Amino acid sequence: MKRSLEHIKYEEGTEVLARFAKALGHPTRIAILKHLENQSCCFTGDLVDVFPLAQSTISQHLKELKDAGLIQGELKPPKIKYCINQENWKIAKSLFSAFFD
Amino acid sequence: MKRSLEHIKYEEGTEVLARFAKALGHPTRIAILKHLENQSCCFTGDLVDVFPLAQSTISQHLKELKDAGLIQGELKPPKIKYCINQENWKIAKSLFSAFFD
DNA sequence: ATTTATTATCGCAAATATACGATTGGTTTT
DNA sequence: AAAACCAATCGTATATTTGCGATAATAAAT
Repeated sequence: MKRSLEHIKYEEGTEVLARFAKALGHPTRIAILKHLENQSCCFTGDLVDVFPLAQSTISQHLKELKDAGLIQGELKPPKIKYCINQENWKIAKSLFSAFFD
Repeated sequence: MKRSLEHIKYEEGTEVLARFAKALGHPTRIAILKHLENQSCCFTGDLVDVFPLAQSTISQHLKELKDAGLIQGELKPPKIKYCINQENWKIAKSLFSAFFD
């Protein structure tokens, strides 16, 4: 990509906000989060039934949401229960609402 | 990419929100928008001075923000004055705040 | 009409994202 | 121990994004 070698120094919060936004930048991930908001929690398998996507694809979207900190997984063998990460959700909420004035 | 051929049908607003989020999913674009919120408006050249990025790169980021509807450009020959698109900004604001409960 | 100033677009290269099937890794049940 | 279940990861293919320099486009000033 021929990146600028120097890392750009952004204002406080800019990169964090961009990271959250990026994770929200795909309709499937928005839909997953909406689903989690309704159900409070769910298993990967539930989502595979809801969306016409392969299990591996769903899993990948969940990983991105987890990496961004928006959800967390709890082991409920043999399943994994995913919930919204309330702490980071609050941070994201306040960053977005501050951003939009 | 081997996409699903069928287009997934999402809930109302999901794709619009994802589109806004995607446009916000890069720190430079967040920074540009923050700059526009402060200055109310600015020219491409101003941003080229602020960020250590090539003029073409800045222009491309502006294009994405414009395509997403978050900004608009007004011809002030030979410059172009960019401002936040207030209508869509309000829509984005309300979509995000509804999304975050 | 030429030059200057400003911004957009083109063409390229490299990184990332999206999707899938197949495989692997854990855990529970048999 | 073997089989079954569920989810993550691997490998692969393709699409998109990000970035740059070079070039084109547009309008103003000379």
